[in-house]
Amino acid sequence: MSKRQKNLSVSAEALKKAEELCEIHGLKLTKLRKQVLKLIWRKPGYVKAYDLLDELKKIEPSAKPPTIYRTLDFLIENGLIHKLQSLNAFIGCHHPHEHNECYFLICDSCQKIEECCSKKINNVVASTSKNNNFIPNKVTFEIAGTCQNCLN
Amino acid sequence: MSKRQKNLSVSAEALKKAEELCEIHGLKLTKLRKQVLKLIWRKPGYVKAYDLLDELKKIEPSAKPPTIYRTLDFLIENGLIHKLQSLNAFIGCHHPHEHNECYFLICDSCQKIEECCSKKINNVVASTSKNNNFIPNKVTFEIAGTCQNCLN
DNA sequence: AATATTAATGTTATATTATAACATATTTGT
DNA sequence: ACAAATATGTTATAATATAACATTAATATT
Repeated sequence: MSKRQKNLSVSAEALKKAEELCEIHGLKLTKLRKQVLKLIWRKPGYVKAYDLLDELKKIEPSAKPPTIYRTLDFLIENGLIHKLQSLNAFIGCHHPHEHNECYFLICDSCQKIEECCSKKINNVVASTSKNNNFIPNKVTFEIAGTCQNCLN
Repeated sequence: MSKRQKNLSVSAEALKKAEELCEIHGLKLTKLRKQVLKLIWRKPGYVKAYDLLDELKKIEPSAKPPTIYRTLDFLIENGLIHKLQSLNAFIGCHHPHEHNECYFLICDSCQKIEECCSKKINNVVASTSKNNNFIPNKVTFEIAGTCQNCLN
């Protein structure tokens, strides 16, 4: 399977999963939201809001910043995408609704993102919070560096 | 000791420490940089770049965005302050040059920040990176939530 | 089916965060 | 004293994000 084909199937899979989840949870995955989610999945790495807006404008010429940001908000709130805080960028979630928080490895060289969620990290978040009498709500955990592929 | 007095002494301590470190490492803690660092330490919580700029303008009326951002860059590069990626905000470092990375607890309610650096977290960063054949460079680890004080 | 209510989208304007590019001044090294 | 490097000044603009209000569409209620 070519890289492009793989990408397409990942995207199709993600869209299908999103539809299912929205169905189950009574969320409205409107045409606009589906279009944006599709655009997010179309790129292998992360996307920036205004790049997304430019893409969206090609199919919805009337789209404006609030169009994108509102849609991103919906997708984030419902766990379908994540925001990378250290990059002000967005990326589709590979395992929506399967974990509360998502952690990332960000390659500075090729811009690829790996999810690196693990029980181990969850535990450290929990113990760190506990030790500090802190009730965690939202965790940002992003490791920027160089991926295996870019080392060669 | 009153809260304000404590704050003042923390700030004075931090400034002194910064001067020492810059001396040792041959860094130039210029008047401007010292002023900005002082302003950062003056507030108990985090500060935003443009708020800082407004403060700075009171003593250096010619200050402009690049003035602040360049100074922040210097202070970050040399470990004297940190940027909170999830807030686009800045905070003085309590233990400059004593750890490579710094991790934070951010209270959504009172805006206070606690450093929560620990070996445990360092280890998880290392093991997560290793497991993914990833060479870590810069870690962002911020837990937002509610602090002990705000629970009552 | 008509109406009220809520949710989603459209639209204008502007706020917030950050940097590029070039000019000048200051410090440091020779 | 001069050259080179570093720091600061200045203008302009890029990039990111939201407030506020108008309109449309979906859903619930009568």
